[in-house]
Amino acid sequence: MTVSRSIRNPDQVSDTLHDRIQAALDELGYIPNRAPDILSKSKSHAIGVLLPSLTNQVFAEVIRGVESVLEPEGYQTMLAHFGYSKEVEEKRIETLLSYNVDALIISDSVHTPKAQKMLENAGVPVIEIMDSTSSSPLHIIGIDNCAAARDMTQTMLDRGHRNIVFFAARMDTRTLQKIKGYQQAMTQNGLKTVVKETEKASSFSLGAQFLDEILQEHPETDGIICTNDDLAIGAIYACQKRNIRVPEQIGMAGFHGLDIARAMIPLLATVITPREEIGRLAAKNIIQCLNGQPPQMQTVQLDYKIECGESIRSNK
Amino acid sequence: MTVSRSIRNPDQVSDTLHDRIQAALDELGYIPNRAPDILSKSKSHAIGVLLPSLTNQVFAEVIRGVESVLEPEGYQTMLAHFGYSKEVEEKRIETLLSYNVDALIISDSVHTPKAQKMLENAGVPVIEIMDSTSSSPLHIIGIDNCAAARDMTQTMLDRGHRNIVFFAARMDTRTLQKIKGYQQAMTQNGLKTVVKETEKASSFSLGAQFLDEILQEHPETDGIICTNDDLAIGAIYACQKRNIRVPEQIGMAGFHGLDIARAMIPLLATVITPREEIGRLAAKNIIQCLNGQPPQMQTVQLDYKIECGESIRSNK
DNA sequence: TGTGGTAATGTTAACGTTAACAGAACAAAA
DNA sequence: TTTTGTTCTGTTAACGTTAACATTACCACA
Repeated sequence: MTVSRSIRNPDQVSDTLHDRIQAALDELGYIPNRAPDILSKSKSHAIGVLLPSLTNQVFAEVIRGVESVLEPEGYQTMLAHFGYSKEVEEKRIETLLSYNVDALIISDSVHTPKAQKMLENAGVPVIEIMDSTSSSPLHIIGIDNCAAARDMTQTMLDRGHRNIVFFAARMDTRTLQKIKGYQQAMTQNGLKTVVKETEKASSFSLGAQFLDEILQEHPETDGIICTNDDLAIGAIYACQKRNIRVPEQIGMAGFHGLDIARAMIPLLATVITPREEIGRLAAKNIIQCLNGQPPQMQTVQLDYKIECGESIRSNK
Repeated sequence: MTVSRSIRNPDQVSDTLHDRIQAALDELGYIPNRAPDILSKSKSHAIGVLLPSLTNQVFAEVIRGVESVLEPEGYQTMLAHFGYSKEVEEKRIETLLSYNVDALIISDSVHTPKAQKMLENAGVPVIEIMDSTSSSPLHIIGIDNCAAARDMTQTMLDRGHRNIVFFAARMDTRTLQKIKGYQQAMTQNGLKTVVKETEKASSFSLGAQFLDEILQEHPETDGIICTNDDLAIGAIYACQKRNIRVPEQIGMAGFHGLDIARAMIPLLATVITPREEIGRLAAKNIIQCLNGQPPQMQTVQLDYKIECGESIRSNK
């Protein structure tokens, strides 16, 4: 007990003893064990963050936002990812809760029934991030992916692209929302929709592959909007290889506004999303909940920005 | 106790009772608490993985390799990252050990004295990954970054590039090794070395910025070797913007062989590193240690591959 | 020398799970 | 009916830390 006090409240222990204890701790390389404290208090001072993927730049930036808030508050971040699989997600939720995380940040609204139940009975704050159109009853922080894709499609239409195709990957909730927005814009303008999709992860090479395929299937294509920047960039490379001029012959738009999109040639048209801000806000909300203040709003919808770049035609 | 048995060993419990228990568990949404088991056995069935960064694609692939082995063995992966800061690394090591991880995978050989001590006294297997030239007494799995950079530099020299500059970022152990290799090759050929460096993270835009600067400082530059693909790609974009022909006027080489390097135009010259394999091997080794078999070798040095692409001059 | 008060150190119990052991219930055989 | 064996269910203790309470040491002052 005196050792415990010496570590956490040194002024309650005499200086002599404190020094002796410190020396012993140093010699032993003592590391406190968190398990007993977690056990007796059911508080781990750790926040679970459950994301579809870590490979995806987008989520790496969400993590940065979350940690920028949690770290100074003295909370650990406990990361988990589920590779876009609902079954893995269920296992991860159970794991995180079994570690007594003090709160949970999740990133999708559709779960297995068991996962749903676990979230309801979790007994800790749960916040859902990424898509603000989610129908879940949780506290939500994100953007309107549907509206963003609709805006981007409309922007391309306004600039003279007509036969616009959507490149999708990882058919998760957000991608489905984007497809919906794309279809709304196209239908409103009386145009036909074409969606290329796969369950595989989006990547530069997939973008190139999709472009080759779409030229076969729909040679009339004069615009492409992608669920992710990497798809769009890969497709642009494939265009360059075939001497197809971007944006004159085919306009290309991505999603998210990664660093490369702003450095490349031509500058990529893209939807700039506030990824880090989403993470920061989610973490701030959690801190509030844990401090006993109920969160102000059920849903926080953040702004996105349409960046036209040079890969879609310019406004006449 | 009967509930515990019913969950972990159902055939020791009568069917009637098992069914009743299951019904109750389902209704309650019961999630077992891991803390007591961790506490009483000092075994968490979790492996700590400590990496400099998650944003970096390279480490995301290491994680994939690690998990591909640990998951089927029933082990959890507990991720932590330290943003290339030794002080943060020290805190992360303490945190991971305080959660009673059963083993630790770390990715650097230089630590604070306290971190060093904690690793020595950890009482669990510790494996260091990434650079095989490390001087640490731990079990090591990685590649020879120094030799890889030397080979790539020599390849560029063989193909007629002379005034080769090195672009560095995040001055970590691996980058320092690469610089060493570059300097060895240049000095052996009686050439002057120029290193551009920063503590900032490598990125596409940093590559572009470095290129602009080097053209001012060393307009004679006719070759650049980068510590990371993104630097090289950003620099190529900057060349395109200035109508500098790659590789005719300036040759460009990256490091790691990310997906984009193999899709872009010109195809990037790069060192292809076995990132996922490093993760897999590290995890396999840990499983072996935990099963009581001592690891075979102290250091495992994996092969890299020089990929010439189209961004350095072709062999005459 | 004793008294009162404060500063320093010690003791106990609790957290949830499971190994190891203990006991109860039941069926089959004598 | 009792005995024997098997199947099922119950009890206890342990893990390391800390809150809450209990005790001891020490000093100042009468």
